[in-house]
Amino acid sequence: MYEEKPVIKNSDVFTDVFIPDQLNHRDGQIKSIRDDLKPIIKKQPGRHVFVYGPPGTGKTCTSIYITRELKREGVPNVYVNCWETQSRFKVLYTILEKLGSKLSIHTKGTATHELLDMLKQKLKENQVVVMLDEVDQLEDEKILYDLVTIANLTVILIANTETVLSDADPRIRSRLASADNVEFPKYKSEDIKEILKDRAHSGLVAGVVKQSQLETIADASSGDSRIAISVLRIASEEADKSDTGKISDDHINNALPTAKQQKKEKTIDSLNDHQKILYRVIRNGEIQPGDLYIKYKQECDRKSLEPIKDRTVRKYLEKMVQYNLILAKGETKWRVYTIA
DNA sequence: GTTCCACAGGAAAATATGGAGG
DNA sequence: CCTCCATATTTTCCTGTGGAAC
Repeated sequence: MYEEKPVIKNSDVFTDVFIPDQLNHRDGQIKSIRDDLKPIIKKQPGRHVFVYGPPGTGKTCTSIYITRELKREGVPNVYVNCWETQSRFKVLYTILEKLGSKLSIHTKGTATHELLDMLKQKLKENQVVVMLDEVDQLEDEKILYDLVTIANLTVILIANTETVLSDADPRIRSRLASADNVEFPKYKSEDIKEILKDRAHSGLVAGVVKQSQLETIADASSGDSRIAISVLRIASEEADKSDTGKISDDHINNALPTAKQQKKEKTIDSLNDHQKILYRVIRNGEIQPGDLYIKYKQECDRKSLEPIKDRTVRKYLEKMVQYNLILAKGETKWRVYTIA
């Protein structure tokens, strides 16, 4: 597309995976984690790190930032997102794969143990840092025990709440008792503004966005840098199309709901047909469990879909609550489900 | 007070799914 | 193609809960 007055200089800086060269506003956390991992460079054991805080507070970004530093010192690292990699087997497999092991996995015998042994063998000489993002999504916490007992392996566990490990197996907790707990609180509005400023500086043409506009975005993002950046991205893309050479207040005001909506749609996309039906029924207004199941079955009839059993419906609803798509308030039959 | 209802959510059995090897 | 592995998902069976009905 030909643009006479482009606004975007470099769209990479607005993507989720972008890690800036310089991380501001997280000095304390960076220092802590750096100190925890520093011994590894000298071939000494590192200290495990437990990182927690709400979404969009730079947990993942900071962790990757620091492990990249270590990489330059010759310490390899592996990033695992437990949202996609939930089982013990998969986590081990991913780690080995990313460490460059050739895996011709014969899924015979106790493959999981074999993987564990392979990993131990591999790390006899060399150190590695393993990041487990969204650990609360792990379905089998045993993997934590596995990893924490491997010599030369240091973990960075990333989660939304401080309490995810509190009801873990005591053996795991005691192993992690010495871990460094690093909190990532919500950003202040001014912090977000600074972050946006940096991104605008490297991603946008100079002078296309006003300071006051960045402030507007920062205020509306309620401390979530991911939302803030995606608002700036969407507004910039609109401005690019408009060919006026700058971002207007309207672009920003329109981008806000779009950013939040996009975040939601992304999650809804990952739902299966039954979950989508449930979501749509709940979207029609708050509803109680019994009515919900009846309406759900009617919808299935209409689509000649075989309805799933009520226990599975409850599992699906539980999942959707976790994803923050719906809310469940109250207990037992007085529970009502509403859209989040 | 006892029983019943309508649901939540745990445990485990049952079933589906997928990859490797034949 | 099928079978033998594994994991993943769904269903069955169950216990617990708290208000309502008796």
